[in-house]
Amino acid sequence: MSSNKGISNNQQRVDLDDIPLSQRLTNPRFAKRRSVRSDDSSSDSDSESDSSSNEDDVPLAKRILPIKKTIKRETIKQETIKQEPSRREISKQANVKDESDSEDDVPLAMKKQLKKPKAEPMDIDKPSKKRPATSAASSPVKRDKKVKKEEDDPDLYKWWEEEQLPTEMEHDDSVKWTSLQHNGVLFPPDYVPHGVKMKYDGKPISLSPEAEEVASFFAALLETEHAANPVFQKNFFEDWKVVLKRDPKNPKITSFEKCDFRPIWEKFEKDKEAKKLLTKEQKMQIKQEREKAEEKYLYAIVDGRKEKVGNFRIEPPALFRGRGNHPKTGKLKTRVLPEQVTLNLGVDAVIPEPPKGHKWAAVVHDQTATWLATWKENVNGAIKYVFLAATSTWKGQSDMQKFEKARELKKYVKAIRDIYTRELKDKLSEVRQRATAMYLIDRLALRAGNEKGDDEADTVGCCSLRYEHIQLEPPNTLHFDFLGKDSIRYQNTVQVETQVFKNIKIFKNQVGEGHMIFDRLTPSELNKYLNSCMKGLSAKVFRTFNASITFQQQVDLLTNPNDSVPDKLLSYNRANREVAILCNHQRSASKTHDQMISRIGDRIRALKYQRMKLRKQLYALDAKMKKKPEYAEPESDLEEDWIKVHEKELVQKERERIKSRFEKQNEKLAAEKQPKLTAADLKEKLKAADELADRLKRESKLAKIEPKPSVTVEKLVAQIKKVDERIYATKNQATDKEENKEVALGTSKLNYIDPRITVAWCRKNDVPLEKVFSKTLMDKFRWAQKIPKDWTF
DNA sequence: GGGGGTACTTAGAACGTATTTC
DNA sequence: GAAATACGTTCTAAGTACCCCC
Repeated sequence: MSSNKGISNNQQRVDLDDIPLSQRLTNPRFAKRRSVRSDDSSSDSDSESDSSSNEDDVPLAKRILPIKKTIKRETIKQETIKQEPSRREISKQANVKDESDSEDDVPLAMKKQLKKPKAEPMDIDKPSKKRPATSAASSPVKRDKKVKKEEDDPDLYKWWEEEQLPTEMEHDDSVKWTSLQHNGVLFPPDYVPHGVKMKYDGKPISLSPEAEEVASFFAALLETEHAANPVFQKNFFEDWKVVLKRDPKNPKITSFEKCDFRPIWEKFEKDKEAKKLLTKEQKMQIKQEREKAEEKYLYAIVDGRKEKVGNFRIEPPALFRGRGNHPKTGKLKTRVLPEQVTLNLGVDAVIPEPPKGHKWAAVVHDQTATWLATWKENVNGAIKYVFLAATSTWKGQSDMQKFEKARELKKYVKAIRDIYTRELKDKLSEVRQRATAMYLIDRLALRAGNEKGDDEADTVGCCSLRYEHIQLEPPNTLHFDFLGKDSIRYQNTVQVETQVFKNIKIFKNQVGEGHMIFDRLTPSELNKYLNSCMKGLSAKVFRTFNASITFQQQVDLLTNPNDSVPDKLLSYNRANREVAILCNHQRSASKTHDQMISRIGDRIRALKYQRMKLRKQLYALDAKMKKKPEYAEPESDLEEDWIKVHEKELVQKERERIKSRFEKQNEKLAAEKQPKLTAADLKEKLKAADELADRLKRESKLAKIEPKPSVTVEKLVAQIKKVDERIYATKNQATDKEENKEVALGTSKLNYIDPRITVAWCRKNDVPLEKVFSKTLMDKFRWAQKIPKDWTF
């Protein structure tokens, strides 16, 4: 069996050493097991799993669900849905029709069920205040008063204040809406040729607008890593050549190497500069024009409620920027025409006008879907959707359900862990693989790991981990090294249960290099099993659950109720960081990071220098102050050499300030047509800097500094306090930055940490929510903001 | 059971704007 | 006041999960 170089040494040691002595003694068949390649079911595990075998006959659900049977969703589901065609049937039927017969493309069954609201043209300024019609949101409410109170958005539907909150709606065929009206999608503007000629073989060439557009896509990326990527270059060039063939001038371009896109790149740089130089008014005007064009697409009316639309813009043509080693990176993503776009609208909704001379691909009325528009992208054949924004009722409810599902797991997780721990030793290899994978998903928050095609980047998750992605180090250490989602490297060394270590070793030996470790497990099977443990449970729920529970524990542990707000924020960010590390949310460290940290260090020292000077003044006014501990302490890291350099810099800066003020004065005088100041004047002014240098030199030798007459002890104490605070804040900032160097906190905050933990924490600790949630997050998590301060995940 | 399709969430990169620093 | 940097938002790629069909 082939084995990885790095592993081979370990491997030999593993063979004997990694097995606990007790097992080696009681397990005469251990050696035999390794020689069994495809079926190790007769291994030692049967003797080891004795304890579990008694329970094997008991259905799993019964074994682990003493607490609560999963949701009574069935009873909540609308009765009417039962007779309905499935989502797929609905869309299928609807899709074959073209927009011209919008009435007829609704399946008969659906038409009957729909209470037809009267057709009204889409007017986002007058959303009706009709109550929602779906069961999920149709409980009686007394919200009128509250709505009036709401100052920011009177149309905001506070679904979370309903008596009956929605339960599950994900991946079911339930009707999501009764009426749906929107204004379609916004297409990118037509291409306007710039006429700048790129060069081929050193000579300027003319291109058709279409060819120029594609060349410009590449030119725009000239200074990025994409343009340097050979795969990107190749894919771009191939697709561009196809476009060039259609060019009536038929330019002979056969070699990528001979192409010089720089003239176009330079043109874009110039445009950027010019854009920066626009006046405030010009910029404002552009903004207003853009907003006007977008206006009508911003909102949809769902069951009479105004809801914000998310990505109503059709993606403009571009070069596909695949992440990592994507085989299709650089390919041309072509312009999307209305003829490719299908709209989802209510039966009685007014169909938005397609752009002049065009038709929509279709108009459907799929009430089981939440998308407003869809089209297929040409590079990967991926389906793109227009959905409502994150602040919408649908997204908010779905978000809350996600966290509620994760909280539900809290009740089951002990039992699930007990079972998979037991099943690590199951006699069936499939079961052991499943248990081992569950262990990794639970403990390391790995993703499920669906299989991927050859036309995608080679990235993996738990179920698709291959031989080479885990190295074993006896007795129980695993070294993970693989590319996960977005080709982000997952590198982690963990000590695991001995049985997990043993299992991985066996699975690896069975498959060999290049093959999947869990060769008898797919995410689909795993999820099916998880669903039998707890309704709605899937691999990804573990990630949410572990992220949120980690955050809750960490933030509780790290927060000191007596701390200042900045300290509490530091604790908050630390807890956030723990989660980001768990989920492997990375960002590339900025190139200037080290520089930045050393600059913060300088800033701290400069503040300490300032504090030292203030203290010396304090001593001059009140000698007793020197005895007070808070003023007596010398600045610990202000070294003589540093002070000398710093003072030199201070003098230099003073000099520059004087010079620049002098120049400005002269400019002003020139403008007023008055005689300018002379070099002698400048020399005179610069004397102030020399005086400063002298003073600093003198003071450096003194233990006390005589302050200005107006200065009092109180004033100095207040100043010192201020400097102290600034030093403290700057130090915190430095710590935070250093610890945050390669960790991205945003993703976990946005997707994994239950916002209610944050809200409760802020309440409990008197920290304004705005300090931890940006405006977008505030809006997205409105639903979470009414919970009490003692709420826990 | 495996491949393809659909609908939705999650993710880092890129971009735009605000704030800080010089 | 300009340049540098930080921060927030937008964009769209890349996942998960489930369904259907053969």
